[in-house]
Amino acid sequence: MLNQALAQALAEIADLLEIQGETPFRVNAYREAARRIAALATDIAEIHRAGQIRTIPGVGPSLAARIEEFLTTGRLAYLEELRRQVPPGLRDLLRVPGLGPKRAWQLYRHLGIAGVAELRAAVREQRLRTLPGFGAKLEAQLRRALEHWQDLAHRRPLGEALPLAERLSAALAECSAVQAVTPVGSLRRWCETVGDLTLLVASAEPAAVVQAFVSLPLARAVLDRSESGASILTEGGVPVALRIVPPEQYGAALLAFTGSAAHYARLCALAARRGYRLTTGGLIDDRTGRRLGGATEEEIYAALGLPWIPPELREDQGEIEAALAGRLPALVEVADLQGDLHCHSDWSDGAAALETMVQAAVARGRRYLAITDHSQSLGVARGLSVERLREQWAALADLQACFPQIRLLRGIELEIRPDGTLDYPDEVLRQCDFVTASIHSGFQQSRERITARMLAALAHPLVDAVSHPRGRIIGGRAGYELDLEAVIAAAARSGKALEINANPNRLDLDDRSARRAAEQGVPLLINTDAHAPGDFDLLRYGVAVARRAGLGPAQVLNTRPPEEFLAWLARRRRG
DNA sequence: GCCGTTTTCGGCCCGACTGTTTTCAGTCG
Repeated sequence: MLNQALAQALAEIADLLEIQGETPFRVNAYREAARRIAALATDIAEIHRAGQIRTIPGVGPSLAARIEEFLTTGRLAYLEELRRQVPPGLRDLLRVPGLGPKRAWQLYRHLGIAGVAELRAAVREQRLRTLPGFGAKLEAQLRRALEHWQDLAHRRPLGEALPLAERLSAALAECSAVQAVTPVGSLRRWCETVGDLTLLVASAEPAAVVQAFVSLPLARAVLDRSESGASILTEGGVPVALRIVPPEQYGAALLAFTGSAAHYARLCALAARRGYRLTTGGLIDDRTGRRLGGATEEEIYAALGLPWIPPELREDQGEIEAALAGRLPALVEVADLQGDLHCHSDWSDGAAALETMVQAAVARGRRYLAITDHSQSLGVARGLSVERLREQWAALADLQACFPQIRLLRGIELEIRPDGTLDYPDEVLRQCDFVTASIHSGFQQSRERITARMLAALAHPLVDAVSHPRGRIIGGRAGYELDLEAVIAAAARSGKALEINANPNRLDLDDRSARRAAEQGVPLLINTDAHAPGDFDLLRYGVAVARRAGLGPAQVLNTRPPEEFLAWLARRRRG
């Protein structure tokens, strides 16, 4: 399906036009069309064949022609033309907090800055302040933003790395010489960002696998190849390594390449204590020279007196002690999740109709769903006035009648306003089934003020949960200043839930914070924050955070069946 | 660039904050 590729191309056109100073409305037309196409449940090629391109909202004659060109030729001449005018690195500058299209273009025109590396040099040499409109404070702000950026320079968000690894693995599995293939490293441990992308393959015919790997359609260039492995650069410019081992060594290699280094070192030490040696080829008894295992991870763990430890826990954060004591937690799984308490529709900033979102949730087996569009003060997201909210309730009641298999909840993502007050009067909140509060404004406020806002929301009897508590965007902004410990303590006191936002760009709470919250008895929610039907599939990223936090289903509120969840809500509201 | 019981032009995208200014442009969510 080409929907995502097309959406990305249109979004890139929007960015490039914006950098060039094109009118915001034209830019927005491309951006909106990209969003709509990304949210489509049907293959765009099919819509095209049916002559229905123009029925997509936001697609007029001009965009229809571009879409047609893309679908018939696989190219977009307009985009290629724009790329010639605007250096590709300028798009990266847009992601640096404090820089937008105007400043990015100015940096390019006057200082020749066409990428993050050049920006970093210019900041270091204090050249930015020479530009009109730029000053020492902005320069300092950018310096801080770039420090955060530096940590991520060579790492990719999990939400980008995992789908790529899955596509490559699936393509490679087509090769008959491949007996098994697994992406290893921090990816297999579901770390929120991934440095090196490596695929591990079990095969008795490595040469055939290498050949298949370097011939993949996704491979743009071959960086390196040998008899037992290779490295390629993918279409998107991501380097990917391949390692091939014989099937009888597959488990030992999985263990070694999955890591973490600290976890693996502990295993090696455990092996040494028993007179064994753990290598990437297998577990060896040093006295007899006999191989004790190597084909599977399970047999190696077993030989060391341990149960198999899920990769998400392999960080040497107490999992080995827990395993030795037989206290390894039974981790929550995607299939355990019964409800989603955070999603949007096109009533606010979602890309799809209410009915489409409900259908998508039903199709994925969700048994309850809170529609939580934005509240009134969030103008940019078309936040709902009280009147519109009441209209939505009526629409929801109609939908409920059509979808008896899912319990629909009147929800709201309630803005905690910059002054700490909530965005609707109590009488409106009282009529909502589920209220999750969050912050999208006043990001620059002091730690004290933002913490006070959060605590005020948590103290309000009609607030049930807080969404994406840290406000961070992975690879984007660091999140506002916040005393998270105070927020966790307040949630524990008041019996309110904190969210693990499953969007791979957020993962907020993160695993460590979620673990601390759970330790204090705070109920956690794993929510997708879906803005389009396909976003419900992001659930697995949130589940991974919970698993890395060591959580079982009992600690995740929305693993409960609908009646139990509603009973929790009712109990909570009674106080 | 899209859209239209205000229908072929003129709206559409809000409001706050910040840093640079001397009345406002740029960015952000």
